[in-house]
Amino acid sequence: MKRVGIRDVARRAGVSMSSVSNALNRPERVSDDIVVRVREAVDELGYVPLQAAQQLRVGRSGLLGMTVINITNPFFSDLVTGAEDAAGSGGLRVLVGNSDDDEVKEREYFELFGRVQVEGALVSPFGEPGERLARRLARSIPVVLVDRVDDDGVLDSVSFDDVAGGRMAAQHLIDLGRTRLAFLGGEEGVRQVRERLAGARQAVAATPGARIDATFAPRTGPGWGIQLGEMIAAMPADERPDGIVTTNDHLACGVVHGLLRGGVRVPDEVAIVGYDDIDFAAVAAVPLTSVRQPAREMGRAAAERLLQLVSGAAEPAGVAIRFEPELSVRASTVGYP
Amino acid sequence: MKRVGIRDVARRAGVSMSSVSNALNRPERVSDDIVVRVREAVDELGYVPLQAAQQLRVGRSGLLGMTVINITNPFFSDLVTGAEDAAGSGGLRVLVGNSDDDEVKEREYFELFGRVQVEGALVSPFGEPGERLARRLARSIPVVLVDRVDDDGVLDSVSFDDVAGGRMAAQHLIDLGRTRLAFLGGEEGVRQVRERLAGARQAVAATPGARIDATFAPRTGPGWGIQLGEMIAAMPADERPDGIVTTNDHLACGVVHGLLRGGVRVPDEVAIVGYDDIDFAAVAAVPLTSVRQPAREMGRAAAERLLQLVSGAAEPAGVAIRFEPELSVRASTVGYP
DNA sequence: CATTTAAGAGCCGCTGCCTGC
DNA sequence: GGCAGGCAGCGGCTCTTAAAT
Repeated sequence: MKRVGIRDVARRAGVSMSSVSNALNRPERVSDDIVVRVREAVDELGYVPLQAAQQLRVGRSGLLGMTVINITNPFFSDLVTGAEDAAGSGGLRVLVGNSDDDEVKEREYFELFGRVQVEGALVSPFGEPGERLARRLARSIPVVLVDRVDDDGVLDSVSFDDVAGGRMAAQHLIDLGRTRLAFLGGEEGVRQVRERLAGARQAVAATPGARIDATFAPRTGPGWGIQLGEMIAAMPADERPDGIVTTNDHLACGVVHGLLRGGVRVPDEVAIVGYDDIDFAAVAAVPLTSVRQPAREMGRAAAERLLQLVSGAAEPAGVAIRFEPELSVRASTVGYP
Repeated sequence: MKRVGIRDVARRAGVSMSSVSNALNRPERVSDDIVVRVREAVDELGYVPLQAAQQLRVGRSGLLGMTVINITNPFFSDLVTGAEDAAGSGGLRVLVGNSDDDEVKEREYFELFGRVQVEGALVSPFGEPGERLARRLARSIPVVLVDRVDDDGVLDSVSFDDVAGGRMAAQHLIDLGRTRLAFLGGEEGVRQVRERLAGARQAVAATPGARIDATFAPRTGPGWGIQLGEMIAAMPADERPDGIVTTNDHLACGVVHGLLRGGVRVPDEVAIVGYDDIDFAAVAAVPLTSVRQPAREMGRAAAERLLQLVSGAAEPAGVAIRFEPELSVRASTVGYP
């Protein structure tokens, strides 16, 4: 079965190819009669213009690129959803690449972005190499960093104050009288992880007698969380932390389960704070207190900024849109009322 | 900044355009010397071939299309992940469309698939119109239905025995002595929902004295689950069901929470069975017994079959690959050991 | 003269300028 | 002057032709 092209439509409607193109893209330039006939022919033939040809001719793909660290983490899927919403209202679609904690994959996606000529990119790099790549990418197309600020103040960004978030989480535990803290994070190479830890350390440092030990899991997810939780539950009670700060709920939901399963009472013996405040946090084994990141709004804000850059309505200016943390307090730290 | 094209590479390497193309795509057709020089020029210039131009000439996009009902449900993101894995090893990428329980969106994605010339499509339609569209799409490109079998036996499919799954869930509750069952589902228009209900009804019908009432939520997600759970908890104890069958864990995780919050003991007063066995099921407020669907494997199997069709290694033959349900039994039905 | 290797031209489908009625 | 149509070209790939060994 051959593809129906603009030629076929033209023949069927009894007009020229250019008139078909005009009728479809700029109907005001062409008589109503032709518009009608072309519409009919299009419907009858089921003509759909070929994106590749349009793009080649016009030089625009109508696509934004976006990379995220781990799409199975609901935080990131919400981030993407927000970006898609905003891009959609600007008439663009989003090509999502899941870098999956792997810088090779990340680079491959950047290359793909070049191949398909995305008009701009939303990048949430996870390590140093990613940052360099992002900066290089930014030489050819507009780039907005997501969930991360650019230290050099060159790239625009939509981010979150992770140091404050980490501090807030630890401070909350300290305020509840916990002093032997543990920090459970995803890969240490991920900047967000390091910043949250740095924040937590600040709170601990300001509190005489408090301390914090960090452990990093190779990946996040409920399964990894369970392991970490059981590991902590297995510690002798006097060495065991009495408060846990985690880098995300994706992990923390599992940790709570692991603790309970190991016979540890939450929050009585160990209180725990999650991060991101994903939907599942509220329904965890013990509902999770969590540092709220408004994922959807962040995704939306980033895409909106990027749309401005792409359309030329704004110039890249190292604008850093920053969201401030809030704490959703639930039973995992304060218990049930 | 102008794009660097194949011309620029040719000039830089001191060879013709065709030699560049050959060196890149069929190195054996060209002398080693040229391959090396072209490689160098490509690296120095940072040349990346333009997908649109290749596609226009060659007629292949290297893309598979895939539609899913609700990407925020971890079951579907796992399905997608599996498909991406398999497609990747076949050298293809997956363009994912989240139809979001909306048939207009679904149609838009199908049109997009035409515009970008996807070479095949994985479709998980959710209603009658979707099925028709899928069949139409299948006239122009290979299509494999996912999570759904084709009644007419025309389209290939990778699916799951949802009637058996629903029956298994209800039977499990009945075996535990529960007779006043409730069925909580997503939209009734979704076929999977209806089949699971039909299966549950079969089990109930075979059991004198048992009954089941169905309630449908407009969407799934922990939030909706909480509402349903609280609603049930608010019922007078003698009207309240003693067993609940749900259509997915995405919803069920919330239901458990809602029940507990409403002061209902799980599973003592109300036992509940989820569906999908997503990662979060094991760490729910009360770990969820769930009908396990191997999402990743299903996605992988579907993509592998589609790759065969796309490459011409196989003909569409209404092949129905069917996965059988297994029950992951956890505390939400049998309590803690 | 046969055979390998490189250069050249045209085309894929569509748009947008420009001409002509 | 408003409106329809002809034509070139976007950037690669591939077939054909030409040259060199």
